[in-house]
Amino acid sequence: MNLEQVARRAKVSTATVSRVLNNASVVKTSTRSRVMKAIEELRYHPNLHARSLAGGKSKTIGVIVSNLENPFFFDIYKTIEQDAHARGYEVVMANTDYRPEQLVASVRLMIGRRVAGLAAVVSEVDTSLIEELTESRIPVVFYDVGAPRKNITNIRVNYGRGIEKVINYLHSLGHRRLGFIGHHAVLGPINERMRAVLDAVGRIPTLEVRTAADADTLEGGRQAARTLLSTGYGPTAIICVNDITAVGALQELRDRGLRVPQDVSVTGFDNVKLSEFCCPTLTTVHIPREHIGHIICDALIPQHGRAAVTGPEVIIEPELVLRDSTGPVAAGWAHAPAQGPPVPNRS
Amino acid sequence: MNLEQVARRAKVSTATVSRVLNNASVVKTSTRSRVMKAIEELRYHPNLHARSLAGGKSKTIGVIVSNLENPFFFDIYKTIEQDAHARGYEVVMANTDYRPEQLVASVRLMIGRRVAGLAAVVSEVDTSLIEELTESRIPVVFYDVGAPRKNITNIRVNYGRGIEKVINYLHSLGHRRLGFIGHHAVLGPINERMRAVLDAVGRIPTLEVRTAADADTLEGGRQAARTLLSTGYGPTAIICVNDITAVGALQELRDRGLRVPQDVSVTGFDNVKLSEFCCPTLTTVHIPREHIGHIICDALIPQHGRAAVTGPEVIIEPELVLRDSTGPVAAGWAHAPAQGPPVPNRS
DNA sequence: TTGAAAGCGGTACCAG
DNA sequence: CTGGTACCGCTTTCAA
Repeated sequence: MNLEQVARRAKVSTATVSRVLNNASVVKTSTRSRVMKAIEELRYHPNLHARSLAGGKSKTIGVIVSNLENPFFFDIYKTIEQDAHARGYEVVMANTDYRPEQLVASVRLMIGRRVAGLAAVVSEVDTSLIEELTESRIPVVFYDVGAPRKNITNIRVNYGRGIEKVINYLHSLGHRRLGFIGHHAVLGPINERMRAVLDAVGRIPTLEVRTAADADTLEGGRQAARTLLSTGYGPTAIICVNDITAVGALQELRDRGLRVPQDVSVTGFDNVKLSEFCCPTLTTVHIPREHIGHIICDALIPQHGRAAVTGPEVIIEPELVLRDSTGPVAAGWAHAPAQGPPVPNRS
Repeated sequence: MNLEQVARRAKVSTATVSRVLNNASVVKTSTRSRVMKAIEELRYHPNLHARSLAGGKSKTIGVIVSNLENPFFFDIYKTIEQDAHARGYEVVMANTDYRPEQLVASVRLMIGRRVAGLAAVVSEVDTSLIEELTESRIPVVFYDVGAPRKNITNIRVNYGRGIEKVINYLHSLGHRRLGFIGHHAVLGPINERMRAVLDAVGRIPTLEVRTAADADTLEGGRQAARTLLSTGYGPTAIICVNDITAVGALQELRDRGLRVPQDVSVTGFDNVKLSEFCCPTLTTVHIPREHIGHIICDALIPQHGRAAVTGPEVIIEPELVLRDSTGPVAAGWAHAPAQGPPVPNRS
């Protein structure tokens, strides 16, 4: 089932079949329909590998994300896919689960596939990998990582500002003892979000903060909250690295009989849909994921013959979204311990 | 940057470079290291398209799902990916968003890529598509669709039984006026889940049910609940087609000031992680997604030279999981929270 | 408007 | 152990 068989059946050359397949308008209508018929009858499906090998191009862009399970990444991915499809491109996705080896493997895979462009929406890309990518001459967009560079576009969120808004807001509500819940990938090396929190806290002398971290999942958020609370440190507000972990934390607080926001305030980050469907709804920071997806596609897919539409660096300014999970500090909560047996659940 | 350039630099033939790349043990150590060095220096990455074209095989399996945003599909996908990687296979994913044209496009894409196997975890595959797939001689696993067939393995969930368990349980709690929330893809044609609900309800004369449907998302579930409730029909229990829509429904009930389960009971389906992180936690039906993923991989990837490990059809028996979102119709009963592993059901 | 043929970048068989 | 070379299936000049 290859071009030749189709050609034989339609009594034309493989070149002509190829033309039909690619909508070359030069083919005579009668010939075209004869070929179409043969294709139909043979249930012929062109071999895409052969196609991109011969053509030299691939018409597909690669997307690498840290954790597709987190809607934040999924939303970006989905936007990229929509835009790409609209422009006749396919997209292949790879999920690294925050594993560095997997990232390396995925990048190599994408290079091997000769993708037309690559979006890396991941944390922590090491320098040699970036080097490797640069050599490959593939247009790349990094989100949240590294510095602008030859044939590389960078998108970064101004976490500092986002976190600052959260912390100023909590401070204005009277909170002084804060907790921060990260996820492993974000607490390991000196990390931007972590740093943003410490910096913002450092700017206000009366504030103190302690941190805990676990996986970037609902369960991870719950576990991190458990860790944070079981030390006896009784934060009046918990800042979570994102909405998913925040929802996990919410569940842990509920299990312990702590009311949100009366006893503890909680904030998320990203403003994924779920943040409007948990209870209480989550005060969070909006990151425009669709916008980011669009920018990525614009930078990766040539529009009208010309390539990159965006400059080498794009900064996203996050906005605070107030909902029900935050409130003023209750009087008298100043020295309450967070130890002892969990309070039974109530309905 | 192709084989030839590497060969030239290492002063060997392309055949030898190929041998090195494929770990052929016949290569002399000194030669091998010389080649490796050249590969390294040139930052050479083999062209995967050329590779699979020449080799005739692809070492990748395709996965098509209806809605990756729903953790149900994601969990299956993730399991498949893990298993596949463990056996040296790549996986390419396609998301149809329940759009039939997208399904067709995705299937063609997979055939074009000459995948070694294809998993279709989607609803509503039309017959001609199945035909097309059969002709392609690609090993296929269908979840939830169609009948067993040549080179096609089928996995299906016994929805009838699952729904029956839910309805019997609700009936035993005194519920008589039920609501069912589906999603568009599931309410359109005569559908299995829908039918399961109607059948089960029909079996108990005192029961009545009304339905509503919207998208398979949190927002869709909320909207469907809104539709259902705004008719004035006051169900005492709402059965949702899955956990995501159930969480959406939960939010709508909360907005209306209806308490769950005191005023209205709610059930989900699938038992995704989120069902333990919403409030109240969701009574649902467990579908073993990892198990399904394993079965799919076993059927698609040749183990020790032989192909399909599973027979042509596998039936999954769902189990009821009791949590906090369901309770008796009459108020005044102290509902005990049921947590943890699935509770065996008897009905 | 159509056909013949030269690649595209590997793999694998056959010699040596 | 290594080199030469015929494909794999399709695209793309170049002629006809």
